[in-house]
Order: sequence, then C-alpha cells, then structure tokens
Amino acid sequence: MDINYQKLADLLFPHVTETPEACEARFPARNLPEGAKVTRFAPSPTGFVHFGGLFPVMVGERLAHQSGGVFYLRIEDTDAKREVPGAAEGLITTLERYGIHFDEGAILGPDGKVTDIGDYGPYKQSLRAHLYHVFAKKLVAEGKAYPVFTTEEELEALKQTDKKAEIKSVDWEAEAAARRAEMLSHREFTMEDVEANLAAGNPWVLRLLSDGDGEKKITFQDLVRGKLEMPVNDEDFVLLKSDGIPTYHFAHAVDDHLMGTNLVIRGEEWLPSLPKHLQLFYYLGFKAPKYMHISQIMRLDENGNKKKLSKRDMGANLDDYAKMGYAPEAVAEYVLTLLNSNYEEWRAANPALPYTDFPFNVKKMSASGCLFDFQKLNDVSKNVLSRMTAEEVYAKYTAWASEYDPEMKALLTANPDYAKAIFAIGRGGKKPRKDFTVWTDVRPYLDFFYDGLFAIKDAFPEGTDMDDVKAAITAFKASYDPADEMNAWFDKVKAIAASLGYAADMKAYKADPTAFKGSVADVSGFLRLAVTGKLNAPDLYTVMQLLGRDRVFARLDKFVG
RNA sequence: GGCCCGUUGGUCAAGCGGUCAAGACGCUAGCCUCUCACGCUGGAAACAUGGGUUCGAUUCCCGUACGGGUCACCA
Repeated sequence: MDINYQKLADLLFPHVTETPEACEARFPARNLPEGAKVTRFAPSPTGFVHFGGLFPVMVGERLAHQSGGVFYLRIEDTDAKREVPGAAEGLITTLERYGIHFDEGAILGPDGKVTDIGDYGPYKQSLRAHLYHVFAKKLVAEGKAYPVFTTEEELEALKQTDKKAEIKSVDWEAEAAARRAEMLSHREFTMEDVEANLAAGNPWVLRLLSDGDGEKKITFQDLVRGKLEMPVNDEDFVLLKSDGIPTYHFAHAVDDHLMGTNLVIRGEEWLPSLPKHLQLFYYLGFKAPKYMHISQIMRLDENGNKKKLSKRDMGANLDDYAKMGYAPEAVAEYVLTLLNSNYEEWRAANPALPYTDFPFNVKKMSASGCLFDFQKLNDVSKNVLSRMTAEEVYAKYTAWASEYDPEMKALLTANPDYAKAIFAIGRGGKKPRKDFTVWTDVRPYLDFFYDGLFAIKDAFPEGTDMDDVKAAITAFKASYDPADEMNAWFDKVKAIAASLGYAADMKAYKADPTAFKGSVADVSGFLRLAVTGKLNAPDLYTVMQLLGRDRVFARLDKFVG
C-alpha cells in the first residue's frame, strides 16, 4: 500500500485550513497556581442527572476549588440519536439546586437555553466539529488514521442494530477474530478507492491506525487505584463517525487537551478504554491528564446481587430526592460520607462548618463499589436538618413546599414568625431535636399548630378513665396561667396528677406502680392529646405558649364542654 | 469467553507485618425523660478461600471462588 498521507488528509478534510499549532495557540495554557486542578463534569444530555453522577461531580468540584483550580461543565452531545431535548438545560438546573458551582462552561442563558461562559469554548461538543477536524486531519497526514467507507444502506442497518442485545448472545472468540480480520482488511486501500468513494458521496468514518501490540502491557497510575496494567490498544477504533462528529474517545483527547484539563474524574466503566485514550494522547502529541476512576454505586436486586443503580431504580434520578423531600445538602453530605471515609469524623468535630471547608482527600477514597443505603442517607439527612437554624429550615422548607405542598407553604408564609417559632422548638442547642428526615415529615409533625389541620389523631391508651381526663382538664384550665415559667407550669400539672391519685413523681411511680392510678406522664398525656391530637409531641409547655391560651382552651373545651 | 477492577460485621468503613480488628448506620438491652425527638451506657455482628513469603499475616505474592465493569459509527 502506497499512500500519500498528506494528499489523503487534504482529500478527506478539504475545508480544514487551520493548523494544529494555530489551533492550540487559540487556547493557551491556563495561568493557575502550582498544583491547581482543572477538572470537569462532562455529561451527555440523554436524560436526568443520575445519582451516581453526583460522585464525580462532587470530587471534581472539591478538588478543583480546593486547589485554586477550575471546574467546568462540558456537554457531550456527540450522539444525536440518544440526545433528549431539554436534557442539557435540565441537568444544569438540577446541579444548580445542589449548589454545584461551575467556573466556566455551559450555562443557562437568559433565554433558558444553553450558552457558554469561559475562554476555552465552545463547551458543547456538537459545536466543536471544526476543532476535531483539525486534529483528525493531522493524524491522517501523519499516517495515524484512515477512512473506512460504507454505503448508506450499511450505515442504516448499523443504526438499527441493538448493540447491547447483540453482544450478549455472541460467540466471543469467533467475533473477536472476525473483527480483527475486518479491521485489517480496511487498512488496505488505494488513493483511487478513496477518490472514487468520495466522488460517489459514500459516507465514511475515520479510524485510528493503531500500531499498538496487544501482547504488550501498558502501565499507568490511577489516583484511587494506584498502579494498573493493561494490554496496549491494538484496535483501530473509530475517531470520527460518518456524520463527522467524534466518538467519545477522540473528543475526550481533543477537548481535555485544548481545555487544559489536568485531572479527569469519571466512572470506572471507562477504565477498559483507558489504553485507547493514552494511545490517542500519545499519537496527538498531547500530554495526558491524570486519571481518577470512581467506583459505581450499586443496589441490591431481588436475588441479593449487587447491580448498578440503573435509571429505573428509586433514587437514581437526582430530582427524585426533591420529590421524596430530601434537602440537596443532605444528599450531598451523604455522597461525601461515601466518598471520603473520614468525612463523618470531620463533620462530628465541626458541626457548624459548611462542607466546603472539609479537606477532601484523594487518599481516603475507596476503590470498591458501595451499596446505596437509604437508612444511612436518612441518618445523614436528619442530622443535616437538625443543624439548621429555624430561619434556614423555614426558608428551605417553604421553598420545597411551594412546589410539593402548596397548602403548607400558604399556611406557613401567612405568618412567618409563628412558623419560625414552631421550627425553633428544641433547635439550636447541643442536643437539637431531630424530628425531620425529609421535608414531608414536617406536615404531620406540626399540623396541630394550625387550626385548619388540627384533628384528634391518636386515641387514649386502653383503660383510660375518661372521668379522670375530664377532671384533669377542668383542673388544668382553672390553674393555667400563660405567664407561668415552665417549672411553675409543670408543678401545677403535677399537683393535678397528685389530686387525682396519679403519681406526681416518676421515680415514686416506677418504684411502685401499683400504688397509683397512673403517673403524671398519663396526666400530661391527657392534656397532650386534647391539645395536639397526638400522644407524641414536643414539649407541651412550649406548645401551649405558641398556641396561646384561647386556642388551648378551645381544644380542651371539646373534652369537658 | 477475553481483558480489567474489587472482596474486613447486614450496610459504609478504619487498618497499611505483631491491634482484645476502630468508628458510623441499622438491630438490640438498659438509663435519662411529662410523651415524643434527642442524649448516654452496654450487646450481638467481620478480615471470601487455598497455598506460599515470614518468627509472625486482615495486611505482601500466586491460585481459586464470588461480585462488578467492559468488549459499538453510546457515552
């Protein structure tokens, strides 16, 4: 085979006039402090943001910002078939809700459409065709890539095949041999073939001409896995698809080089194609970035096996968490606990600091995948919410409620001070109450503070003497003074208990329960049920203070009236 | 099937050749307490497996098993 590669390059890319050097000059090295990390999140706009996607996002964001570097967003829309309209916009909005800040890249413009900010754009791959072609042409001119022509019919057939299904039922050995033979056969062509195909308008793809020896191994460092060894790539994989748009591999090399990424953080599913990427960087003359491959989050299936958290699973879609009532901060903090094993320790020592103060440590990352655990998420969430001030809870809850519980939102915002006072119960001290795991817990917890929502939900315990209930309520009304301090108030309740034959002192009651009809706990229970409708509620004294004498009496009267 | 990654209690995990093998969640016994929510003190519960190396392996090496990923003109 005798090919003039420069001529081939000109034939294939007649429109490309810019040299690779000129192109690179347009994107000069970033001026950043020593050690600064440039990372990115590079999703394809094929749907919602996956919960697992939050892992590389958080790591990239932390590592970049912690080091004085840059974190940017690139939209990888190179697969027109799978692109979902509006997905890019949706994913930007979701990430925004999670407080993820991008320094540059794709952002939402004033018209609600994706646009760019930053000097290394465009940040949407579909807008970067000319850049890829500059480097594709270079590879062809150097004899490192070549075209493979197909007919329209073959292309159409290709698009119809379901690769996933096909791969499962394959004779692997035969398939590999056939692929190998086919690959090699495409390497044989003449300039006349190319000219004829081009003249006929036949579509073509550009493949890398790999001189890699598959028998040899390549070693490299992964930031979480350490030293790894893999076979050198010997596959002429596709660089440019027949529509002229690059595959992930090629786009990755060109983009991350031009955009100055120095640390690529991605899911471990990319590990097997790393030899391809390293080879590409080498052929292109680019310095390869550092890599970090993050393990997948799994779930347990019906058979007790670990499975990748898939699209259909509960909790896969980040937006689901808002529906379930989780605060984004809680989800983010849960992710951090999984990402860095010493995060919880740090959090316990620094309850008041924002998570961005946590010194994120690559060494503390685990190489093994983990199971999604709702119980742990709930615990983290409960703690996150308990640390918030009443003011914060009010703001965040009402914001959530405006979308998911408009009635509550209307009720609370009608009297913000009252609502905040309710949220302030048991909050702020060393041992704050932890009543809420998710925002949906708020409504049943505080419904009785609103007359429209109040109802008797629980029943008196079995064997309760209703005469005692009435007597206790009557006596309580007679002695109640809103001006009382908590102790004075409680002393009155104790006195009532004693007068009815109930133990005023719990210790005495526990020492000999048979000596009393019940205890002051029972008597408080009578009042609590009448006033809150429930057997369980926060401190009754405070509840009454908030409700006010009139509303308390109105509720008590239902039992003695 | 080839290649690759992983494997400490139910879950997430400390550990980095000598530990009674941390801690958190969950479970559980009890204490505290006017109920609840907290908080506190306990408890049950783990190094997948077989070979090496070593005075000594959870820790290092090899094999096996199991789990996961990947093998597209998808990312």
